[in-house]
Amino acid sequence: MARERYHHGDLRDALLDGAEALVRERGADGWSLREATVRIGVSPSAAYHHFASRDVLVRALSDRLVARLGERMARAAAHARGGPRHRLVAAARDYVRWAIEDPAVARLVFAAHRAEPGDAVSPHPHDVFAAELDRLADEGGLPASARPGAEILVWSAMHGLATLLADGLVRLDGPRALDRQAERLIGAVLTGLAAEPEPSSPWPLPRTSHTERQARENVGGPA
Amino acid sequence: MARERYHHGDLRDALLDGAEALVRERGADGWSLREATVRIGVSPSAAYHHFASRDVLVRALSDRLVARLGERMARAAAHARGGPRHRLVAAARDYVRWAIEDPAVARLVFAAHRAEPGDAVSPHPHDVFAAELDRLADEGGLPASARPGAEILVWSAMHGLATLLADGLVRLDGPRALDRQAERLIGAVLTGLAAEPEPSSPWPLPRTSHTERQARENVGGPA
DNA sequence: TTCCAGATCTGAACATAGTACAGATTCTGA
DNA sequence: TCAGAATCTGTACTATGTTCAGATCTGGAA
Repeated sequence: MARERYHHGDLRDALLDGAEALVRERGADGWSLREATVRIGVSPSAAYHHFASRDVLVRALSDRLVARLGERMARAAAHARGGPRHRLVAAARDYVRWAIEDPAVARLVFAAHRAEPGDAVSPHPHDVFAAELDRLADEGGLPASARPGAEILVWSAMHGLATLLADGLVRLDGPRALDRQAERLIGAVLTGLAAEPEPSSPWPLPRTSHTERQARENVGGPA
Repeated sequence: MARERYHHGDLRDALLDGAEALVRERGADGWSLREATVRIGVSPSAAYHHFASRDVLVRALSDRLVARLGERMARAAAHARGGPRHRLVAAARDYVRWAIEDPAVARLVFAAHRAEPGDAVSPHPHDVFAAELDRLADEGGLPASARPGAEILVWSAMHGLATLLADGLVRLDGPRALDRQAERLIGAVLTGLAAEPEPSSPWPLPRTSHTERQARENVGGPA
């Protein structure tokens, strides 16, 4: 890459692209800011006109990657044939597939993805799960009483499998087995949630009332 | 801590202790090898007589912490009152509790814990889940057909919740809500697994036989 | 006890990384 | 056209991981 002009023109995106490529080549931790700038043909300090620090760069890259994941999940759901449950299964399966397709990228994302204000990732995987669960509940595939907070449990389950796979702590031989386990997991969670006993009882429960419980079990989304 | 003797005596453990303390103080990434050695009152290079690199130190620390987690999970299961399902729920709940009790430590462990030979962590959380699932299956709480690979799904589910909590991507207000969600998740997975359709059919299935499927769905444990 | 091989620790040094800052270069808008 | 803002360079500073030669201690054999 030659640099004819003094100004790069779109250094911010170039840095994100370069960092992403380096992550794929050298792993989530095997690259440096300097290396990214050198490869682009720019001095190391140039990066600081676009990102306050290396961490900010990583966060921005992570956000971009998470948004892409959200997009492909939504696409997978939209292309799924069958009812709303099939849509949700497709999205969940895709979350896991994404993690093993490029473990280094997944590791970067999972490591960088702490809660911080300004997480304007759209569509966030969490939201995709939530939307599909809403649809499932609307169409009767999930009792309304089981819906609140379900997206967190679904997200957790798939996130755990994805993480363990990306970290190499669990190995599945081939995409066949991977899809199978992902489907098994999301299937079990959905079936189990649907089988939950109705929490609302006509008589006030001995210890805590339903409304009290609702208030205490406040559940928050991402970031 | 004064160092009267030239030889520390147990520098290896002191380094692990020091690093662990620093992780708790400054976060999973906010500490340095040098700082740990300085605090102990030893030169930076001394560490290299006990660990080949900083990464190896971190790995060793992580192994120690994971083993402790396994121990407390086993203890939680042992102290649980009720049937084998209650034991498993107690262990699963404990996994999640551990993660929010010290998120920095959990983050270090989850980040350092890649697959590597020499992972002689005992008892590994994976193994605790597997043992409790065996017990549950033995006592009829889980169909034998659902048992194979179940420990991975259970581990995944709880690992995901623990990770999202430690990373701050999901917030639950108070230990009450946390226990509730952890129990909900493990409960849903177990109920869902128990409800799986029997895979073994008296007539050979059209596409693939049961044994073929078993062979293809090979499932591996940790590391 | 004596003494040496090996384990352990120090001190100085190196390479690299992230980062700050002053100044050069280019772009933008009035 | 031109000034101010944005962008980029060059240099330098600091901290960190790491190496290595040599100092210091320890355990066991003679």
